[in-house]
Amino acid sequence: MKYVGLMDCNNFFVSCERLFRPDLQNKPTLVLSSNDGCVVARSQEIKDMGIPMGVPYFKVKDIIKDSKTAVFSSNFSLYRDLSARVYDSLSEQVPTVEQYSIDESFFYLNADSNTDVEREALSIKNKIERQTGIPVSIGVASNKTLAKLASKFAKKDKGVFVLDTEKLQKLALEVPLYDIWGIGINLNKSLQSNNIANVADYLALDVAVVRKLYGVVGERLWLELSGKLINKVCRKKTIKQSITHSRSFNKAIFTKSVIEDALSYHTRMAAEDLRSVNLVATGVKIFIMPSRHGDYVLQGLSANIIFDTPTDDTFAMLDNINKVLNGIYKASVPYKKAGITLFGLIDKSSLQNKLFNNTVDKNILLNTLDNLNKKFGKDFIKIGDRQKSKMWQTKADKLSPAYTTRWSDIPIVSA
DNA sequence: TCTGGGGTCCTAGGACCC
DNA sequence: TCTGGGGTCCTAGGACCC
Repeated sequence: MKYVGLMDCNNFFVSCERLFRPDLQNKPTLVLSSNDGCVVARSQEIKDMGIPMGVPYFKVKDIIKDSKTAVFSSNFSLYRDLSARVYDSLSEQVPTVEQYSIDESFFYLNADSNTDVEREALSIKNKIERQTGIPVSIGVASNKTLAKLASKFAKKDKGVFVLDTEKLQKLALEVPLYDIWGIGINLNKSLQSNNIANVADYLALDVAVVRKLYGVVGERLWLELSGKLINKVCRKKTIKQSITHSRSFNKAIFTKSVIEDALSYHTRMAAEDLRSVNLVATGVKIFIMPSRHGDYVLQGLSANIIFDTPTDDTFAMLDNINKVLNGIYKASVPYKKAGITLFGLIDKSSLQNKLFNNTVDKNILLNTLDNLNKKFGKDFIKIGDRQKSKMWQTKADKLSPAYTTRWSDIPIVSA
């Protein structure tokens, strides 16, 4: 019998910060999104205070003022590094692992009729925690949808939960559909209006009706909720479909040259990512947008460029971008965010090298730049972005040290 | 005053063709 | 004056996720 497990790090960003700040154990701790905008990770103490996920920081500043809450800006190099450690630990223990997000992985757990699945999962959990110091929960069921659900119960329980058919039958009447992976605000509204409130209601529908009302997505969901394995766990690292780099500005920007500068910066960063995984892009989308909350919501625009040949060349990308920006930029709009998405990604080695072109020289140049930036910091050599003004740079006032990825920040232990 | 960033997948509808 | 229908492909935008 094949079981699907979901391993989920508890309050992941908070756990990462606490790993190097043991004094924060059991103290209210939270992590902010970039630009210190929203609360994106909360310790149990913060959750108990009723502070919801994703709330803007300025709205809760007053609430946490008296509680001596530790507040951090997002420290992604730290989180990525610890995420890799957790992944490695899990991979050592089970045959097939699919990393789903920075803090979650699906895996197969092989078992025969004699296996104590719960004990097996508990042993995996304990080993990960011992090896990495990051607390995790594990949900186990017959497919991903149910494993996700199981992991929710795992968190409320002892950190491990096996959702079998019997338990599911009991729970189906209690679990609201909004708690199911893949059901968001809109789908939920639509279900509500048809008086379908919980998993049991949904499963009581005929699958053909589900297909008609909620499309293939709804149908797949129905099949998985009824126990079938539709969405397989797959280890192979599929090639990314797109790479995005974008940031909000710390205040509204009207000036075109500043936006150009930001777009150049994002292009450089995204192209560097692209080269680091040996891919080339077919095209790039650039987008500029005002605040999501003001009067200009609909003034955001984007434009696509298709390259002559798929490329990973920062220079070739930059050549096009400013031309396209002219077509979408409006002087009257208070822009709050800009970014680019590289799309149509393909393996660089599968790209036929044209004879008599100069890509070899370019490759050497770009690789050298990448290596220098890797060694001396990401802004050591800039292409395109002048960064004369810091107008569009983001805020990260409460950043913790790069404990695991920068020599000067490595903690020193003294006895 | 202050509201993240990076993804995937699906679908409706336009463009185009015969 | 009168101007089809059906198929495919593509893309922008929606929905959802962490």
